[in-house]
Formats: sequence, C-alpha cells, structure tokens
Amino acid sequence: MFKIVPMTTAASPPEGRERADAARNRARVLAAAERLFSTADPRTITMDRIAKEAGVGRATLYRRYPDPASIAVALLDEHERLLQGQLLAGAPPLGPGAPPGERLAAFYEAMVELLDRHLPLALGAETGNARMKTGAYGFWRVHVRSLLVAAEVADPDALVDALLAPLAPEVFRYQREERGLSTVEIGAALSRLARRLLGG
Amino acid sequence: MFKIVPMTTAASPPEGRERADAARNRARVLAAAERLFSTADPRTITMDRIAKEAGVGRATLYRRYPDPASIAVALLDEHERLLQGQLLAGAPPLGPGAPPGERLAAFYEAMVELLDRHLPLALGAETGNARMKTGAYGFWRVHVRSLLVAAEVADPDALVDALLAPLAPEVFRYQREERGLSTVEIGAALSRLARRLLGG
DNA sequence: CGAGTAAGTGGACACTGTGTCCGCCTAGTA
DNA sequence: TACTAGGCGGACACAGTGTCCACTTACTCG
Repeated sequence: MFKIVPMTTAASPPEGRERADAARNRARVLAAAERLFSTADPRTITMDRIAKEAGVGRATLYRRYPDPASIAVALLDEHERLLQGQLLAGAPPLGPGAPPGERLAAFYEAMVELLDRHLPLALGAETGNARMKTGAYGFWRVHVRSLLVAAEVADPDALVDALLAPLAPEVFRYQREERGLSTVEIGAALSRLARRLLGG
Repeated sequence: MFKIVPMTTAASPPEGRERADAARNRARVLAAAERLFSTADPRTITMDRIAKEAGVGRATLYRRYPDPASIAVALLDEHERLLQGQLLAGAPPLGPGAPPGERLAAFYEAMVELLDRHLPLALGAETGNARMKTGAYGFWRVHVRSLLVAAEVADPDALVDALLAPLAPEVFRYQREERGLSTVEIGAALSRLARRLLGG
C-alpha cells in the first residue's frame, strides 16, 4: 500500500549498512525527541536538551540533523506517510473516485485530525517557518492542485497555497487554544469551504 | 479619518511627556530598524545589530522593545493603520456599502498590496509566529468576521482564521519567491475565492 | 539662573545555545 | 586477537540575550 510513495525519510539510515551502535543511538534520539516534543514547549527544545534526554553527545546529533526542527520533520514524516498512501490509493472520498469537492473536504478533515494528534511535533517542525520546504508540503500541494484542476478552477497555481494555508500548525493551535474551537468545528468549517468552492 | 481607530502604537511614547533625548533615540531606533529590515534577512536581525545601526546602547532598546519582532510590529502598525481607516470609513468596496463578497475581495487585494510593499517587515514581525497576537490581527479578524456574518455564512468563528491564513507573510513570500507568482496573480486568486465564497 | 532630581543611557557581565574539531572508542572483519 | 574505518562525545570559541548599575542629561523649581 505504501510502496507507491517514493519519499525517503530522514529517520532511516542514509546509505548502505549501519553500525549497530549507530542504529541504537538513532532510535534513542528519535524516541527522546518524540518524548520532548510532546511534553515541552517546542520553542524551548534545543539540540542540547535532546542530546541529554537521549543520553548521547551533541555532536552525535549534528551528524544527522542540523537542528531540532529537522528532527521533528523526520518524526512527522513517519505519521504523514499513512495519509499520503490513503490519498493516492485509498478508498473514496479520501482516495480517487469521489468528486473533487468531496475529496478536498475529506483531505481537510484528515489533515485536521493529523494536526490534532501531532500538534507539538508539527509546531516543532515549523520553527523558522521551514514547513513549506518539507517534502510533505510538496505532496499536499500536488494533491490539492490536482483536485483544483479536476474541478476546472481558474488559476490553480495561485489558489493552492491559499487553500493549504489554513492547515499551518500555528493557525490550528491558535484556533484551538486562543479561540477555544474544537477539532470537529475546525474540520467542519474547512469541509464546508471545500464544498462551496469546488461544488459538493 | 483615523481618529476612529482606538489602537495605541508601540511607536508612540508610552505615557505623558517624553524627554527630548528619548524622542530622538526612539526616532533613530525606528529608522535604523526600518533600514535593516528592508535590506537584510529578517532572521539575522538582532537587538545588537539594531542598536549598533541606531548608534544607541542595547539597554536603550530593551527599555521599550523586548525583541526585534516587536520593533517590526510597531513599524508595521504604522503602515497598517491607513488600511484600517479605509475599512472602517473609506469608500466602497473597501469601506462600508458594498456587498460582503466584494468587500472581502477588496480587502484581500489591499492586504496583498500591503504585504508586497512591506514584506521584509512583515516577515520580521512573524518571528516566533507572534503574528496572531498583534492588535492588527485582531482588527482583520473582527472585520472579516463581520463580513461573514453579513453574508450569513455558517459558523463564522471557525472560518475567519482559515480565510486570514493565506495572508500570512510566509505564505506570500513562498508564492512570490519559490513559485514565481506575481502580486496581481495572488490578489486575483484570493478575490475570486472571496466572491465564490460569499457571492459576488 | 543654577542646583536638584528623575528619567534616560550604555558598557559590562553572566548565561545559554550553537556548530565544529579532534582524540578516543568500539563494532565489524580478517 | 589484532586491525581499522567509522561512530562518538567532551571541549572550545563564538554569538546573542537579558539585566544591572554607575554615569549623564533634560527638565523643573526655588
């Protein structure tokens, strides 16, 4: 089901054989990062803290990841891969088959649920606003753009980023925490938006 | 025309009389910041650099602004105030009188133009994703929400942040620089979105 | 007009996090 | 068991932060 997705993950060994101690440390680092990101404020998480938590030296971290954000991205990629598979080859309305408006609505709902489950990680991955540079963003972009094309919307290239913007982790956090909105309300509003735009 | 706007600005003296040297330094600081933000990468701008550029000590900066982002916010507020006045009491379609769809479209166009002119400042103000904490964001929010209410859209509270999300400086930057879109294209796409949603 | 004073100023300090370098160690191999 | 390539991590130099306090200066009042 997932072998369609060609994306490589930073959580996997870079090439060839990996020494046993390196593998052990990689696992330790990822586990430590996941733990930290889900408990502490993402902005306070430093390479130093992750290294301490993982029980490895700081240089060991730098060997693979340039900064905390890229570790969060690696972890997030794992979780996003499932949804990517469903979009490409899953059942409608998420997968192919349903009309574009329905598919976009389903995509919104799924993304909101994903954000809800991994918000701290998503916020951590956003440090320095690098969100749009990740492979995942490119994937969502291609997907939504194809829906716009299918719905024969004018100028899909200019619209696609506007439609993805509401899914920025910081926007979701704001709606949840500052505005007191529930996940369902946010998802429902985006669903309606999708259907209104592309036709239900 | 602007006295309707009740917002206070961080660029103005905090209370009562201000000493002449303090005023002089305030002006120097703001001028230096404007200069720096429009030339250098916003992320590299530190309190230290601004102080050096302004020719004042660092503690003088900290007296009024806690970080570079808040200086950018103060500067940006000045520019945004004009648009705020037009929304409240200007001529249609930006000001009152036009149907909601047209007003939202005009708002989008105006905001895109504003972003285009002050992008470096807007990016600088966004550091740490503090954009939504600014008074200006609250203003846009109230405005767009009132348009949604006027158009009798369901659940305006959940939709309003989604409609403001495409105006995030980082999104605009991405569309311009990474996607090669022009300001007109971005504005036009958002206009169409507005009319489709609220009815032209 | 000159002394008093409250506000403003900026150099210095201690601290935190970064990114890199290099000597040590250990897993895998012969 | 000894060799070696690669992994590891402590240490270092550096940059930026936020605060403190002694000095200076603009305004005020006798």
